[in-house]
Amino acid sequence: MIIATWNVNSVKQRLGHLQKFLTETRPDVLCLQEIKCVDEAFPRLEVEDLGYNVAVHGQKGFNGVAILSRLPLADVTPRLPGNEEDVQSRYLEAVISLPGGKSVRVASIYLPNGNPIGTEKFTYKLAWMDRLRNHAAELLALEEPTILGGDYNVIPEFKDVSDPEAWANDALLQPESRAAYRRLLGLGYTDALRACDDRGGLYTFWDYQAGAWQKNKGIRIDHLLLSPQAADRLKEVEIHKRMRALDKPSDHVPVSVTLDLPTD
DNA sequence: ATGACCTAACTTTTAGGA
Repeated sequence: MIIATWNVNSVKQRLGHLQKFLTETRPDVLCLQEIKCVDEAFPRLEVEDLGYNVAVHGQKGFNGVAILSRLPLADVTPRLPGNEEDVQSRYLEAVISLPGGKSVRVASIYLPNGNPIGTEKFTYKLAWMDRLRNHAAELLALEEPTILGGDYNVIPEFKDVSDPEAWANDALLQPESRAAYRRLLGLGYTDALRACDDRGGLYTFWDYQAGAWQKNKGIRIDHLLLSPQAADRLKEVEIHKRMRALDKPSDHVPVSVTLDLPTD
């Protein structure tokens, strides 16, 4: 079973790339972030034509997440618990039904950017991460295979950034952000990429500006966190770097995990 | 050496991103 995550930076602008990725990689599940449209504007028919069920939690103009699945989706739940007044569309959870009565739980996460630091945006980011930790702890108690995939907007370690000085005052690299991410792992989740490869220089985002892609000035901020029941099935992780070299790309590339779970 | 982008929207400028 292949489960992937991708910040597409507008699903309408990126439909061609999305179709290409779904056709070539055939993930069983794809978590999308920054779809940047309302539910009604999501290119549902085009995605369904490729054999996917679609769950969308959109928002006008920015944010917005979705989950695409070749297998049936159940218990589709938008919004992260813990703040009823938070209207930003950054979280969508669903249960994917597998043959033989098994299932996996998947969440598509678009964690707040938090810039600039020292403002309410950074406070919102840390509060959101606290809510995520509380919910992630509750999910662990279910003792199911659970995959929390998304754009975490956190650079976990210095080996995950090519130019640390350039990011020194950025919310993505602040000690508080990294500590909050580390607390997620401390609950018992596994960073899938790190479980498979301990090298530095493995990036998922390259800025559009200043030739960042050409100079390989990237950062690793798109992550797949696995519950113990999912981590036990982990086979491999792939960063789909080729998607960044296409014409008019997203600034993020897809990341996928292969789990030893039968889908037929 | 320096500067260099992209997207959506009540669009010709601003807000948001990272």
